[in-house]
Amino acid sequence: MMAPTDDETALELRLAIQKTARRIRNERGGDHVSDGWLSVLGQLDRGGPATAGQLAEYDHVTPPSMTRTITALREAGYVTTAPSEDDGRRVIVSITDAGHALMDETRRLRTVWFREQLADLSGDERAALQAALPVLRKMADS
Amino acid sequence: MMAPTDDETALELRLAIQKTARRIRNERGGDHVSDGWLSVLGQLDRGGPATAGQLAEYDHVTPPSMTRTITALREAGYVTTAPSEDDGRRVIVSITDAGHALMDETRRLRTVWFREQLADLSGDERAALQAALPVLRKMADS
DNA sequence: TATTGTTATACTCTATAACTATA
DNA sequence: TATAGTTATAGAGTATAACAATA
Repeated sequence: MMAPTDDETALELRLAIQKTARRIRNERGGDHVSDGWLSVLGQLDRGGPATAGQLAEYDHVTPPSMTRTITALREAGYVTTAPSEDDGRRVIVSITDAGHALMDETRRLRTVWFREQLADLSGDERAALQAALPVLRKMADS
Repeated sequence: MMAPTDDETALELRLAIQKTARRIRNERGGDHVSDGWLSVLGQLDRGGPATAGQLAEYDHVTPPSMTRTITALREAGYVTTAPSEDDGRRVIVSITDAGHALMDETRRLRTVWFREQLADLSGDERAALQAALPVLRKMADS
C-alpha cells in the first residue's frame, strides 16, 4: 500500500520527469536525427535485427508509424530490410555500419547538455539520480 | 568533477527519463488535452495570469507556438486574454473556472497509470524516486 | 480467416520568416 | 528602432481506416 501523500508524490514525479524529458529534447544538438530514429537504431544496435512489428511494440507506436520510420531510415542508408525466410509476411530490419556510426555520434551529442547538468550537481544529488536509475528503467520497460 | 564512468550514467539516465516520459504520454487516459495545454494551464493555475511571452519562455517554445496554444485554449473557453493596461503590446492570459476544472480532471487521469507503477515498487524503490525528485526538478527548471 | 505490414489520409505540434502594433 | 505578438507557411511525427500479401 502507498501512504496517503503518495498521490501527490506521483503527480510531482510525473511532472518532473515529463519536463526534464522536454528539456532534453529541446537541448539536443543541431543534428537532424529524430527521437524515433534513435530509438529504433538503438534497439537494433543492442539486440540485433528485429521485425517491424517488434520495433513498433518496443517503442509503443502503431505499425504505420514504424513503417514510416523504417522507410526513412532505409532511404538514408542506416538500416536494410528483407523479408523473413521463415514467414514472408515479416520484414527483418538490420542496422548498417553507417547506422552504427550515426547512433554513436548522435548519442554523444545529445548527452552533452545532460552531462553538463550532472556536473552542476552535488555528489549527493548525483547519487540520488543514480539510485533512481534502475527504478526509472523498471517503469519505462513495464 | 565527475567520475570517469559518469558519462555512461548520463547516457543511461537520459534514455531512462525519455522513455519513462514516453510511457506516461502513451498511457494517458482518453482525454483530448495536449501536453502543451496542460503545461500552460498548470502554470496559470499556480502562478496566476501571465503574458504570452512569459508562457513561451517557461515552456521553452517559440512565440508563434504559444500564440497557437493560447488561441486554442481561448476558443475552448479555458483561458481569457486581454491587452495589458501598462503596455498595449503585451497580452495577459488568465485561466477561467472551466480551465481550473479541466486541469484538475486531466491531472487526475494522467496520474493514474503512474500511480499504479509506483504501487508496484518496493519501499526502497519509491524512496529512491522521492530522493531524486528535487534533483529532477532542479534540472528541469535550469 | 488471422496475421503482418503498407498505403491513404488527416490531425497535432512545432518551427522559421514576414508582418502588425505599440513603445 | 526595438519589442511583443500574430499570421503565413512548411515540416515532422503520429493516428485511424482501408488494403495487400502471406500463413
